Amino acid sequence: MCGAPRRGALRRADSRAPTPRPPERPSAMRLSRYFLPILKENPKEAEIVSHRLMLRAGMIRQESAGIYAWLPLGLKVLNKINGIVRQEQNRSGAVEVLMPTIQSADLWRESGRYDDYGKEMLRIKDRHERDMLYGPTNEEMITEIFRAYVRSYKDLPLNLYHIQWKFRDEVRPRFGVMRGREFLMKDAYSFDLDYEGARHAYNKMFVAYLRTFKRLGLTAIPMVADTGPIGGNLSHEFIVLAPTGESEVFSHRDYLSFDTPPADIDFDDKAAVQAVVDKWTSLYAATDEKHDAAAFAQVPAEAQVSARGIEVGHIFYFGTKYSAPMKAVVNGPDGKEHAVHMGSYGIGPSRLVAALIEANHDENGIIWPQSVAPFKVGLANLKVGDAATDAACADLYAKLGKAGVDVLYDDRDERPGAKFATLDLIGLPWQVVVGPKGLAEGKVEVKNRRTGERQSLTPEAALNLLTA
RNA sequence: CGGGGUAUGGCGCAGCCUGGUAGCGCAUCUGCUUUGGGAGCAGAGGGUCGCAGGUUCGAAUCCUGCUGCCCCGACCA
Repeated sequence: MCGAPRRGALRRADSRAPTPRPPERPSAMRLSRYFLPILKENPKEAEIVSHRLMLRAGMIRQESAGIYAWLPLGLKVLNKINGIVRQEQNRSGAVEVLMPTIQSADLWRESGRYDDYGKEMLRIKDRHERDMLYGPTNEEMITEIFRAYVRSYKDLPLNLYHIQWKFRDEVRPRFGVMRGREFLMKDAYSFDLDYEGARHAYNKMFVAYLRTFKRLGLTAIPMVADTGPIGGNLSHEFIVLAPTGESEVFSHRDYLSFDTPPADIDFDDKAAVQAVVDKWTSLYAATDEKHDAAAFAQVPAEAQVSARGIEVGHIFYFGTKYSAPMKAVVNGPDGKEHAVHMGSYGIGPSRLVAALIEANHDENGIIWPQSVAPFKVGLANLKVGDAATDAACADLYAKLGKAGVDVLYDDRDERPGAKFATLDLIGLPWQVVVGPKGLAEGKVEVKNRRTGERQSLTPEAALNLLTA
């Protein structure tokens, strides 16, 4: 499967360019001390580009069908995504919790889903022969937590979210982490006294999602989604367009250039939040399941986008589906008990890693958006052992680290070609190339991975550019 | 869950049809040379050929069963 690391990747290398690691920035790293098992050849099992590149860049290792270990580079990206998701959830007023992966079957019997959920649910027994399960989702558990404590409408609205591993025993997992069996999910659950409140809770998540995906460097379009037996129109899938996307989608082109709601939007201002939602649902956008060819035909031909897309988020309102059977009720101002109105809101960070690659790559490898890049800068020493390049790299490495820039220093004793190929593959936004030729003129080369633009700069100018 | 593939050293593959000492490229290790787009030469190590039965003097190769993984479809964040 996964190959041996490239020369020196595993080794605690002899430090030919001895630099104390900047203690204040643990994200600064020397490649000789890192664990980055790059593959030169394409693993045969990987069909789509994100899967291929994640394996080749040493981000993940398959342990079973649809089950992956996250290696250092992949984990860094995953954590950066989580960080942005978390910030935007918090900004919207949601509160983080963490629920277990293993749940008791009893909870699911209360909601009736223990029997309804098919073989996708991984069912297990503990040593006392009690029925347990590895959670495919957490509506029951969050409802149980809510009902244990909340009694009054005065404690509403409430939105609790968590970021946790889930397991769905898919018949055919595929496409790497895009459709794994085990996957990381951010799930938020909102509780409100009535539909009006739930509607605002939904809108808040809608806005938070627009901001989240934009910050991740993606353009996600909210599309009308199937609401199932609940009905209504309160369900949207957030879709990223990509040629390798799994579903066929139809959309108005203008969505691709809409403004993202600002960071300082007041989430308590119902009208303002509603206005954003109204705007982002004003034009046609639907997946093939909900596609209405007649309505799509009304869209001007030049504005019609018919493409493939990846679902990276899904929000929906489901009313009292769980609160009623599980008796999650609060006293309202009328003195009566009301089953709370709920919604749930998912984002798949592990899938997002793949989606980001699908949307950001070229023939040489990944091109990370800066917000999620595992490192901002790759520093390549083209002639390890040469006093001048070693010294120049050590100096740049220390200063970048001190300035708080995530930097990966390729200090391996490798040929230049191998270093260029590695840096292009792992897709760091900036490459700083330090070699004898440039140094003879007092210059280093700074390459932008996305544009390919190269500048020959003094080390000081390069530092200014990268720490700006 | 239906259909189709595949399994040989860390990775990618050949060998199987027609049974007879397990091979190639990359990677790894040692030495020398080399150093601005995945280096060259010389040497070295590493494989119960997915597992279990069977046929045979002899099985990676033929037969039977099982398992893992991949692909297409149906299903799904």
